[in-house]
Amino acid sequence: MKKYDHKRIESKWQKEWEDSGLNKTKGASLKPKCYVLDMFPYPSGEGLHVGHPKGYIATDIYSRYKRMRGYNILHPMGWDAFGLPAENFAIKNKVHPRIAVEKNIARFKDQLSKIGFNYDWEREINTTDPEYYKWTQWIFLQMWKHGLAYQSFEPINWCPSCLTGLANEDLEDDRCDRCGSAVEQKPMRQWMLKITDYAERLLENLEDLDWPESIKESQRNWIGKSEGAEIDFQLKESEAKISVFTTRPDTLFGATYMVLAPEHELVDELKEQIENWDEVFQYTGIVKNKSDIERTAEGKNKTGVELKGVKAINPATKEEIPLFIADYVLAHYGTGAIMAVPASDSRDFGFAREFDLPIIEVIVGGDIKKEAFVGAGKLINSGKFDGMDSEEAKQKITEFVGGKMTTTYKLRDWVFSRQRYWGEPIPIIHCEKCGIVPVPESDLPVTLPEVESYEPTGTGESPLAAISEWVNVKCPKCGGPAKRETNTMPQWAGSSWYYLRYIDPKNDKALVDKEKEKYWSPVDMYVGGAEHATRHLIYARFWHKFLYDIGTVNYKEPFEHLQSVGLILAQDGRKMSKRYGNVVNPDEAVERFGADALRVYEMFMGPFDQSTVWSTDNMVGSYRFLEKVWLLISKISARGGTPPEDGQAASGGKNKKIELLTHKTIKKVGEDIESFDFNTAISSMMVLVNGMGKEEIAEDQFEILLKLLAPFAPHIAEELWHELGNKDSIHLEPWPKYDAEKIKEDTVTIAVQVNGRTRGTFEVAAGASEDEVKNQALSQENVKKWREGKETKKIIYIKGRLVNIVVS
RNA sequence: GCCCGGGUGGCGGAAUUGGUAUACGCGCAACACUUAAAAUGUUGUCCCUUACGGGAUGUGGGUUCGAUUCCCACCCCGGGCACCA
Repeated sequence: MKKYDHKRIESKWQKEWEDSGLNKTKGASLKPKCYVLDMFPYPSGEGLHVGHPKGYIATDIYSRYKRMRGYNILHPMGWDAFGLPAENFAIKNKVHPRIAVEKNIARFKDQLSKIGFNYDWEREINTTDPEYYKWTQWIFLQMWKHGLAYQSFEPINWCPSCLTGLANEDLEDDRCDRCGSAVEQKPMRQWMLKITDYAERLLENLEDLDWPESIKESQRNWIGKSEGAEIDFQLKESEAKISVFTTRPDTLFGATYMVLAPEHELVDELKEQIENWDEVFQYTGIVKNKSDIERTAEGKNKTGVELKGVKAINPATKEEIPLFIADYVLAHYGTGAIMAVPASDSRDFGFAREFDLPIIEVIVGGDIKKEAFVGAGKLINSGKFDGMDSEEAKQKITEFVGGKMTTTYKLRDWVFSRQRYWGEPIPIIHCEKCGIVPVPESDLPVTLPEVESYEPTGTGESPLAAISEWVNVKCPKCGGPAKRETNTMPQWAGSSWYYLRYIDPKNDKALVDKEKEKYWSPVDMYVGGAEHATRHLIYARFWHKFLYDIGTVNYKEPFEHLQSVGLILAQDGRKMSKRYGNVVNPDEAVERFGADALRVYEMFMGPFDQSTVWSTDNMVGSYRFLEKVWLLISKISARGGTPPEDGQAASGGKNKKIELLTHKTIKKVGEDIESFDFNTAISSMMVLVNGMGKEEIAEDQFEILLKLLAPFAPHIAEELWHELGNKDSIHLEPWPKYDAEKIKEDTVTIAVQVNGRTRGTFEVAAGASEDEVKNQALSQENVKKWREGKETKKIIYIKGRLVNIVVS
């Protein structure tokens, strides 16, 4: 037998599969379909590190397994290639981002191909391809038509020295991470998408998704639904009213002051009445220059300023209460104003302590001298509502003061524009006469022009704004002079619908053919990092629901089942990053131990969704395992060949121990792949291989092992399969079935405990009666010793497991 | 601060969801093969104890015949959100 030469067999089969078109997706058929998807990567300049393939290996195993189970498989791959890193690289090296991206993709593809993935590369997509982003732009236009895209002035992080906008990631303690200047909040004209219109549906439909509970929970928190009441507070000696949102209208009688967000429009309107305007103006100025991070990082010390000369009336008690502005109230949540109930809200409590404001207990249950009591309970100091339960009082008190019950969400509309070059141009034209005019669909895609420089313009505008021949166009409506929109879309855009394009990647008439979409959607298994829990996974759901509403797709949700991949950490326990110089490249590992060993190792490291620490040296265990399989083929015994067909015992001539073990392993591996417990699947195959190494094995038993191994280590399985004389690919074989009869053990080991401590074990026939087992247990030498001189109180019997004798 | 994970040998981890804790792998040790080393194979490997036995699943308590698993309180590590009214 030849040596296990991973290099030879891996390159041989990779080529063979490519030539035979093994991994080409078949069209719609009567077979059940299974769409298995990875979150597509950003092709960074550093190439792949060993963490990347972890998820891809899992989907590869899963899809190969499903194919053997008779499913029609769609398993594609592509590139999320717009975004800042490519643009920054372009600025630095004066290379067009397109060139850099092409190079990076070639590198990624080469690395991926060496790991033996079964992607159908005919369906490859690239978000920066005009034929692709034509449809990203098309979706934007549909949103515009349906009133979901609008313009607004939103603040961006602005570095006054670099004259450029910064992403949150580019900030360090509110300073520009390049030059260190303090970052300002500068309002810029932005395109927004009304995701808030979908808040309720995004929340509701989470219930039906088979996703990890933790990710669903993050989405719930991100959407942040809260039910409460909107109540108006009249200002004293004024027509003006302040509307507040509260989840606790039951505590209204305890509202002893009010707070407006410093940006609240009423502050300016009340200027004439406010006696300490200078102080107020100064405070507002300070807050304005604080970013959200700074504003919210102040912890327990509350700041604020009273609006002297202005009083509000508590609508329940009719008492006059003071009015403040404070940065702990945010303009963009609720109504931008709150009623403060220090006895029942800890932030209000902290503020009231700081400013020496009255604290009136309205819910019984806590000790308001020490801290706010935020729980529910019976009302007190609340007039005719005293003694009522807080739940009931919410409704009643709201009615009493003429308020209304409402719902609010934390979810905010999506800022959908970037002042950057390397993104999809927003297909809008600004006409002097007609205003905003969408680019006609027949003119899509609006492609990115070639530019000289990718440097930010210094005005905050996109580099596109400097290219007058691109910017200046005729208005499609009136033919007059007009200008193109120069903002581009954020990186999230292309990834919000890419899974649909794989279904029909070359269609130039539609985003996706509706019949094909009906067959392949939704994605049956989606695998990716948990860091996308709230952004990508919410944006994609939002777009999908919109496409459903306009009739482009057939189903309400894009991803039926989601699995999180845990990170692979570097040997030093930190994230792999160029910065720490701890990145491990898969090429070295593949070179040393082979793709199959890499695949097995990454799946064997630990639970799939947990992060684990990489160790190239530990890979040797997986390599040894494969080598043992390789050597097993020479052990196949001739007489174990084919089982006799004349009705004799099915395992005639075969080793019964191995037969039992084989069938147990079929069951275990199948179940574990379904639940993504790859580590225990591999461990059970190791047990089988170790067992086979010690006993005589039959050819069909060995074939079963190869089939179980095929999804995990496709090359070695294919090679040995052909070595046995088979002509077709092992990957098209049906998945082995286990025989429930064969899994039954003849004897079981029973543990005997005395008072819950194990004192011995014994073998007993699997069908033994309870009395038989108990008697045997009592007759054990060690048991006799422990029972001596004691009274037996009871005997607990757990079938097939243990007998516990309770004595005292 | 809140929410979600997690804490088991020297290390990565397993444990049929309340039933023999430490499967599988790495490492380590001894032996075999070898002039030697590597590779491979065999055996051993949670801790204390010569043994009998005892003690260990982050800590402390509880429920139970029996707890890694359930309940209560606390500590530590990782991730997410951040004064959300």
